[in-house]
Amino acid sequence: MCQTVDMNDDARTPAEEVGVLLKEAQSLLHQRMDERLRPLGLSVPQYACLQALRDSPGITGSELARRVFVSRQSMNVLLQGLAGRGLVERSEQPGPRRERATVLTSAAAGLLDEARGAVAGVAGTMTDGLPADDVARLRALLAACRDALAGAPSTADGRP
Amino acid sequence: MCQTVDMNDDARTPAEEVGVLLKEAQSLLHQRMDERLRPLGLSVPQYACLQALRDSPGITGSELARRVFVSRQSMNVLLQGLAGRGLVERSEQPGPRRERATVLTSAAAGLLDEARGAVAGVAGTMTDGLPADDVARLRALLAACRDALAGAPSTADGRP
DNA sequence: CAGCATGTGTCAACATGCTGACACTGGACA
DNA sequence: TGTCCAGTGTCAGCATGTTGACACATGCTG
Repeated sequence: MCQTVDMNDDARTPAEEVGVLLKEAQSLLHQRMDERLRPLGLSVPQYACLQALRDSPGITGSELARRVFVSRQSMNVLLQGLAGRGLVERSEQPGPRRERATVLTSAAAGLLDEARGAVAGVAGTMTDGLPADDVARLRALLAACRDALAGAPSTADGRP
Repeated sequence: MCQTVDMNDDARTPAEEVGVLLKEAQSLLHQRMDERLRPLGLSVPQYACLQALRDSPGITGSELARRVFVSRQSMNVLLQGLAGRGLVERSEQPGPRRERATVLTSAAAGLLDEARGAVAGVAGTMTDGLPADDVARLRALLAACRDALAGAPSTADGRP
């Protein structure tokens, strides 16, 4: 893990450049998503939360927080907001480990479909200039970077 | 340029998957950088600010804010903190357009070199598992995504 | 059985970033 | 020349996220 990088000149290492590009691309993507989602009354974390709940209904708040990359407390207030708008429903009687299972309501399904369309459009503008095999390659490379940073081998979760 | 996205099933489009991977990788990279930078007394935005000042000395605070992807106000308080620690110096007499040129101090140079080494190490762990040409390809693909998101005004919803 | 580690939900205090607003400067344009 | 507009720095208020702490439930271990 110890790479003695040469810091004596102005040049950035290719790895650093990838890091900068990563931040720039993600920041712009987040910004574009926010522009599209806000008219629907959703923030990007809220959309990510709904999307995660759609993929895994009945999930606990803590697991949700991990997937959306926020703390349990932030996810809690986020869920309170969504519950107040009738988009999610939290089981009142806690489960085996004091867990409160959370599910989407039917009202959320329609809104989420609309939001998914908007997000897919934004993501499309990002990759439309690239041939399909380049997109696939980019996906594989990003997955490799993520796994390397997570430290977990995780066998690159094959999801074709 | 054809993204008539099919939202009727659970599948995500390849573009969406790239977006999710982008967020996951960037979030993990930010986390790892923070772990390395905090012992040096720097946050990630502070490091990015110093790095930008190293690349372009005498830059204005607003331009700095744009490069670091924060607002002018946030950059202002960030610069106040750095100035209080003697890492940057802001010209007291404003320039042509009330601008206050900001430069690094000699004390910052040493700290920044150390921080750059740490960041380069983190970035290295991200790309060490990839061959050099894959890193170059990843860089080119990310740059293409960034440019597409930065240049595209907003015509992604459907085909107008 | 008692004790303890783990996982979860929640509350309070704190930090950070952003939006809105204002003052000031310099250049463009009628 | 006078006026408007873009760019910058700054202040106040608000929204959001995080850390730290506590209570509760479950399962493992002595």
